[in-house]
Formats: sequence, structure tokens, C-alpha cells
Amino acid sequence: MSTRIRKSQAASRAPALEPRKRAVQERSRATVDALLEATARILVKDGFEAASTNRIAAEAGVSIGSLYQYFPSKESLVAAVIERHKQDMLDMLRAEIVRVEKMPVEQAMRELIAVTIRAHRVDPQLHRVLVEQIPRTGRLAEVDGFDSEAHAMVRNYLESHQDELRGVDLDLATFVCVSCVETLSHGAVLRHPRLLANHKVETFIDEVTRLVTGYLR
Amino acid sequence: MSTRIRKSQAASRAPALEPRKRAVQERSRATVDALLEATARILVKDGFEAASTNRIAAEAGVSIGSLYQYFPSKESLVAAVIERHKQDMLDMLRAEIVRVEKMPVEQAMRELIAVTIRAHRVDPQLHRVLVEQIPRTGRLAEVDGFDSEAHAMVRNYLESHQDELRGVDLDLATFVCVSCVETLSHGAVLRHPRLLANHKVETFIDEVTRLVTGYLR
Amino acid sequence: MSTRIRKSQAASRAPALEPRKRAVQERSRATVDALLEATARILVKDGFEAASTNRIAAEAGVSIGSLYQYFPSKESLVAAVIERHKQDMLDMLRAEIVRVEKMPVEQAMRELIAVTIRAHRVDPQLHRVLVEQIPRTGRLAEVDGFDSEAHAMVRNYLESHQDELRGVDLDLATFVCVSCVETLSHGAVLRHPRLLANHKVETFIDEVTRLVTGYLR
Amino acid sequence: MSTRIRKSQAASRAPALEPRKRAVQERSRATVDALLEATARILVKDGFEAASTNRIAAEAGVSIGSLYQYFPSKESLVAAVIERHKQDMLDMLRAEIVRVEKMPVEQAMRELIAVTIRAHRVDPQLHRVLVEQIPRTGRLAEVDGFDSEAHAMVRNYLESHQDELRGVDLDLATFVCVSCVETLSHGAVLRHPRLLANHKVETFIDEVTRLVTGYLR
DNA sequence: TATGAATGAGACTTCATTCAT
DNA sequence: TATGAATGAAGTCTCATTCAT
Repeated sequence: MSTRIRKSQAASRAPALEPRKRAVQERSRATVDALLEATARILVKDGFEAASTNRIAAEAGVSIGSLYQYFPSKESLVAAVIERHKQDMLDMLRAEIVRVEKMPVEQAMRELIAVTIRAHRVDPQLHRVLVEQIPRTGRLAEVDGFDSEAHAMVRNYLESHQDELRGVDLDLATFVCVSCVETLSHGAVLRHPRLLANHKVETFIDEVTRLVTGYLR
Repeated sequence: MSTRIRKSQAASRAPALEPRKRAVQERSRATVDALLEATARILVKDGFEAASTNRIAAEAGVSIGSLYQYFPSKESLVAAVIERHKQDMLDMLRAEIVRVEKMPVEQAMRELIAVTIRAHRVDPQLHRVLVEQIPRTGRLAEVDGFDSEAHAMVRNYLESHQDELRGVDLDLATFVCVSCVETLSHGAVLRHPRLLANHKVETFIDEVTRLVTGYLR
Repeated sequence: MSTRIRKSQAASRAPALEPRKRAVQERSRATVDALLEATARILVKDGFEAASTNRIAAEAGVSIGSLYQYFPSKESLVAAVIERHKQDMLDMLRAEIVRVEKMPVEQAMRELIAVTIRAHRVDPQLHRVLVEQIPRTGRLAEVDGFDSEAHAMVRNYLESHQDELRGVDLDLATFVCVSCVETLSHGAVLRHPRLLANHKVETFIDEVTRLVTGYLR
Repeated sequence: MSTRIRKSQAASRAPALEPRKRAVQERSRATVDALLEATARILVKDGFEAASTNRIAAEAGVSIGSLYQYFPSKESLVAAVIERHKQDMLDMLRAEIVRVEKMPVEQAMRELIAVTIRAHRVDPQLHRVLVEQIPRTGRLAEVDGFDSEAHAMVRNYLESHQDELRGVDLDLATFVCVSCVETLSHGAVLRHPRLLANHKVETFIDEVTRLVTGYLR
């Protein structure tokens, strides 16, 4: 019995991370959503260790058998939650990048920084668990890629505003900007929420903007 | 005779993170070291999930019983590895902070950035695993604290050079500097090693220095 | 879907004594029975120390996982066996108490003594193990309660026959009667089976009856 | 390695219960005493499960190696504690039997009952643990024998007072008396201490005396 | 003789996953 | 298609006992 995949030693014959079926039918769609939301809920409430497949199925009001009908493995479930969260954040960024396209660097950066902070504040507890507790290992190693997608967008913007910048390697500059804005937003939201108190956010955004624009010019 | 406290019935449930006995005799000391090194080795080679206590004991050439003689839980072992690694890095930083104490901000920052990069390059694979794979959960939640110790040191330096800075909240400035230098060093070492190629490191250090000093003044 | 409550992080530590799921389906019911019978069998054959969960599961022809599906701990399994045995004995006593309700004290006592002996002879080896080998400790401390239930029944009988008794504290008298009949039955069955040889049981019952009625009047 | 005796499957090559060496030298004597007392102390304080050999050695201020110098196994240690406790109780009974030798049955029984209760009250907590928690299994199965020694003494007394008794099988009568007095003393001390409150003990002794003498005559 | 570091069998328990119904 | 009972590999940890020093 048991074709159970042993996971330790890197991915051996990895059962994929893709959800199993295109959940077109509405009942399926509802089940998938229930599962994803149950997973997120448990992650936030009790952490990664508590998120067993049986628990998730129970929380979703779905049988364990059904869970495996839609997700081939626990990892695929977690990966889907991560992916959804990442896309939510990237969507915000994407929209803002479009809106900002024609603005001069300083103004644009200020807006992008602001949206990054907003994105981190959408569901900070989920974000924290996703970042701190999910071991980026085995099949979950390559999930993320938030930075690389953000990188592409920002690089694009910078490229078309190159005349406003000092002569600097574009990739390097993008790496610096994206990394710093991301880490500062993250740190502020999770470790120094005080910095984002109502009347203080602006100051914080000012500072980060200064950091970035001072560097780019 | 051992003063080892046995915790019967009652007693705080969590097997604690503190090592169990202080290894005094030479033999013990060797066992403890073997265990720590085996743990680090496995983490690097096969990742966190592979680091079971049995595997660690085997890799260390020590019986599972001996492992538990010195470490009350798997987490305490990992915590000890993290702590050791963190101290190694902090030691480098600490020494440099002292050396740099009297230097002007730009020069000092350059040196501190350089040492941070060097620190990340000491054992980058271990560093990666420690950062990416160890779930900051349960008993391992409060381990880290690298940033907060680094923060204290850097804040100190900045405080005594306040005349070289524009008027800026010291804690905020420290948070910004430490976070950015850390994340850029980390990212460069692990995701963009190209940036640190022999003749390129200097450029990278220049850039980060510009970022930080431009911000501080 | 199961209503099984998963107790994550918090939650009372002790794995409880209550069986986990109510086995409703026929298949489950069979599994639970197999486990209880396997436990009893091992207890009788090899004693308490041999009754490990793995051994029990094997003897029951069930996987260890299934065992834990229904019983949250080894103790809960043993507790269930004890409980079942206790109820079997109490059922016999209960039925007899009813039958005896209207009889005068001497006759009633004789019948109750006889039934107690019969109860001890149903599965004397199991009874012995349950009494001699199960450490009344930790989670198994409060299991018993045979005496207290028997006490209640007998006290009831005596109360409604108080006119046949000398003036004696009812609780004290009940304690004396129940304790003595129990210990004598137990001792006879397990340590002096000779006393219960075919033609001798009557004598033994006579003696115990004399003891008790002599005391009560 | 390891000649460790597996204990489950009944006694295979049982390492004896006898203490290892005649502790004639005084230092040895002190060590043995320390170990026995430590064992008793732990049993009372934390129960049988907590009484590991390492814990006992630590509590006794003795190295684990020394423990095994004097006791070949954990069971031998526990057996020695049981034995000592049993002898303490039997000593009291023995002395009383002598004192009572010439007294008529009723008076003698009253005294023997009183001493039995006193004996149970010497160290009731230890007594409870010894009775309730030590699994009478494997090498510890045949330890007890309190009853059989008491039986011999009491039978002796009854034999020489046979003229005061109705015609009754001596062994049977002894069995009945010893069992009942023992169980009632035990139950009173451990489960109904109220019965032994200062001014009530006498009543209780009266009752038990009545039970026994009523039966014997 | 005393010490205490080391041993390792084996106990309990979890949880991702399968598959008969 | 849904259900949930069953599976069992594997993990964590304990503790009686040995033996080199």
C-alpha cells in the first residue's frame, strides 16, 4: 500500500503544486474556496504546525477525501494560499504602477512605497505566518517570487524614466529599491507598528522616499 | 553528581530551549560539539525537514540518548545552532563597530556594510537555511534577535555622530539602515552572487554606501 | 464529517480518557471491539507491562493509526477495559439487588454474597490484572469507583430494611459489609480457589453470610 | 552492547531481588539507607512513575553507578522499600500478638485491630503508593506476602484459643479475620479518614471488633 | 570504589494519504 | 462525486543499565 511520497530528500517525483482540476463548476469552486479560506484561517489562528490536512478539511466543512480531490498534497494547498496572497499584493502593485507610469520619479516612488505598505497591511497576520513559518523547502521552495515579479514591474518604470536617474545599473538599482521598500514595509508593519500610527505614516513614507530617491539621483 | 533537574509531574510543559547540562568534562564537550556540527551539516545538506533527532545523532556518531542528555528537544538543538551562528555574525559586527567608532559616517558605513557582507558570506548556505527554512514558531519563535542587537550597536554609533546627520529620529534611522544593509547583503549573497564577483564587490559596496549616507545626511 | 475536536496549541494537555470518536458505523464498531478485546487478552496473557499500544494494535489486527483514531492514549484504552469490566460486575450486582429487594436481610445478604463471588469468577484473571497490575496513577487514578457504586446500592437496600438492623450508622455498616464481601470474594477466587470447590462454595457463602448478618444485627 | 534485560515477557533470567552485597561497612550502610529513603520519598512525593533510577540516585546524593553497586535493578530497590515497609508493619503486629497471647478473644481482637489501624497510619501515603501504584508484575509479583505472615501469627493465636470459638475451620476463620481487618483498616485510613477522627476511632474499633468476634463465636 | 557519560531498545503518538463504500 | 475509516512510516523522547575512567 501507500504510494506516499517521502518528502525529506528533496522533491522525488513531486506530485505537482497545481490544483488538481479546473474548478469550473460552481460547487467545486465553492469547495476550493472553503479549503483555501480554512487553511488561511488556521494558519493565522494557530500557525503552520496546526494546519494538518484533517484539520483543514474539518474547518472547511469538507471531508478529507474531498480535499484530496482538489489538492494533490498538503503543499499544494499551502502553495495555493501563498499564491493567492502574493497575487493580491501584486495586483495592488500592478495597478499602482500603471497609475504612476507618467509621474516623475520622486512622486512615483512615494506612491509605490505607500501602496507597498498598504499591501502589507491587508492581512498582516497571514503575511507574517507565510513569511515566518512556512519552511521554504522541498516543493515549497520555489513558490514565492514576489520580489522577482515586483522587480520586473519596477525595472520597467525606471527604464522609461532613466533620464531622471544618475547613471546606474538598472538591475542593481531595481534590486536595491525593491528590496529596501519591501523590507522596510514588512518590518514596519510587523515589528514597528508604532511607525505607522495614523499621523505618522506620512513621516515614514517621507523617509523611505528620501532614501530611495536620494539613491537614484 | 549531576544537578540536573528532573521535571516530573508538574513543571512547565515546553521542553525548553536551554541546553540541559553544562558540558564540563572534555568528553561531554566533544559530544556537544559533534551534535551542533552534525545539525548544521544536515541543515545545509538536506534542509530543516531532514533534521530529525535520530538523523542528527547518527550524523554526529552519537547515540540518541546522548543527544537528549544535552539537549532537551529538537528545537533546543536548532536554537543552539542559530545562536552560535548569530553570535559569530554579531562578533564580526561588534569588532568592526569598535574599530570604526571614531571614523566619519561615510567611511564607517562603508566598513560596516563591508563587514556585513563578509559576515553573510561566512556560511551562506547555513544562513539561508536558518533564514528560509526554520519556522519561527512555537519554541523557536523568539530565538532570533540578530537585528535588535545590531540595532543597539549601530544606534550607539550614530548617536555619537549625530552632528554629521541631518535631524532625524535616531531609532528610525537605525531601523532603516540596519534593515537595508542586512537585506541587501542577504539578497546579494544568496540571490545575486554575481554582484559580489571579485572585481564587483567594491561597486556594490559603493552603491549601498551611497544609499545609506545619502539618506542620513 | 467528523465532529472530532482537534486540540491544537492550547487545550488541556492530558490526552484524556474519553474515547475519541463515537464509533457509529459498523466497521468502526468492530474496530473498537477488536481493540478492547485485544487489550484484555494481552493484559491477561502477559500483564500490564506488555500492553503497549503497538502490541495491542497488532493483536487486534488493526493499524496503530486506527487505535489512535478511537482512543487518545494508552490509558484511555485500559480505562475502557476497566470500565467495561466494572460495568459487567455492577450489572450483575444491580440485577440481584432488585431481585432481593423485598427479602429479609439474611437471605438477601446470602444472595448478594453469592452474586459477588459469581461476579469475581466471570473473568478472574482479568480481574486480577486490573486490580494488581494497573497502577492507579496519573490518568488512571480516578477510574475505579466500583466500591462507591456498590456502596450506594447496598446502602439503599439496608436503609429500607433498617428495622431488621441494630442501631448502626448506615454508611459505616455499608462500608463494612461491602468491603468485607468484596475482599473475601476476591481473596477466595484468586488466592484460595480451594474454598470455592464445587461442594464447598456453600460453606464459604454460609460463613460470609454469618459474618455479615452477625454484624448487622 | 547492552545486556539489558527486557522485562516484558515474564522474568527471563531475572537478576534477583536481593541487594547485592551485605552492606556491613558503615559507608555502604549509609548509601543503602540513603537510596531506600530517597526512593520512598520520591514515591510519596511524585509517585511510581517518577521514580526512575537516575532520579533516585540524584535524590539520594549518590551516583547512578553507585546505585547499581548496591541494587542490581530498579525492581530490587522498590522491592527493598516494600519489604522494609512490610517488616515495619509486621513488627508492630508481632509485638502485639505476643502481648495479647493470653488475653481472651474479644480483648485480643480489639487490640490487634487497634494495632493494625495504627500500623496503617504510620506512613499512609507510602502505603497507598505501594498498594495502588506498584504493578505486582514480573519480579515484583511475589514481593508482598504481608497477609500470609499475618495469617500465620493470627492462626497461631486462634489455635490456642480454640475453646473460645465455635467449631470453625481455623484457616478459613483466619483468612476471614485477617482479610477483613486489613481491608477495613486500609479503607478507613485511605478512603474514610473521617472514621478515624480523634473521638471516633474507638467507635470504629468497636464495630470491627463486633464484626470479628460475632463471627468467631 | 565511585563517577557519570554513553547507550539504544522501544514506548507513545501524529498526520499525510489512500481507497472501499 | 463524496465520505471517512484505515494505514503505517517516521518522529520525538525516556530510562534502565553499562563501563571506561
